[in-house]
Amino acid sequence: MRIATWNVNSLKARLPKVEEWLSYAAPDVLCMQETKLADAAFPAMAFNALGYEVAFHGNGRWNGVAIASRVGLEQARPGFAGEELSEIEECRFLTALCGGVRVGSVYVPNGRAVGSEHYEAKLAWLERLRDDLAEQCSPDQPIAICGDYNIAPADADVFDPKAFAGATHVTPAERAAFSGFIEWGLFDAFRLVYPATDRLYTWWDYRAGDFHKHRGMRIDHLLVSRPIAERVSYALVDREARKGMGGERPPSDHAPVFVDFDWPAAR
DNA sequence: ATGGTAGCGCTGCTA
Repeated sequence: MRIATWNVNSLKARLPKVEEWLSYAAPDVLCMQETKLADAAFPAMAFNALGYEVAFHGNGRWNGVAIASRVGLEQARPGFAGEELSEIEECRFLTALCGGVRVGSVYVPNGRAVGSEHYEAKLAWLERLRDDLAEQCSPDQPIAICGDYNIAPADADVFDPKAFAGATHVTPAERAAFSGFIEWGLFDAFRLVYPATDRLYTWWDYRAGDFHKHRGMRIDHLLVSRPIAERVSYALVDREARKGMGGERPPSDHAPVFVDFDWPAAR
């Protein structure tokens, strides 16, 4: 089974790229973030035509998450458990059962500046996510919570730790929140395959030519529970999908990441 | 080098 995650930075702008990627990477499940689409505008038929069912949760302009699956998609739930749709201002979390795996697509708030109200809201949101998992799931079940965590878990996950001194994504509090998921029973699937390889990034700033200088961060993660972790065989950041092609509009500032594991529902 | 680019949508915010 191949589960992927990709912050597409507008599914409207990126749909041809996503369709192309689905056709050659052929994930069984793709979690998307920053679709920037209201539910009424979600291009479900484009996914259906490629053999994927979709669940989506967005209100336009900003944020927005989705899950595409070709191994079944049931029990789709937007937001946290018990959260009323009408009270959700920012669409950042969506879960569904795909091929026997509880899949979550997450878009963690950016945080903007350390100490700002947005930073505090990011930490609070991460705590709420952890509470939701603890209430709704058990780590002995197959779980994959995938998405843009906006956290680089270790210094090896940023191109230059000194350049991020005092910045978000690398603070002890954010890293502690990330560790909280690990302590609860999830594994950083990418690190199971590449335990100590640095310079494996998933995001590069559009500005200053950072992608071409490979000045990036690893902030998109697939966190999986033990039943999946012990079956992981392969993982990859598809850096090719972050490259623009001549004459086309720019790619997303994130690359897709996927993990493969032996699973009966896989196609 | 305290900049730079992209998306949305039409002004400036978010990243």
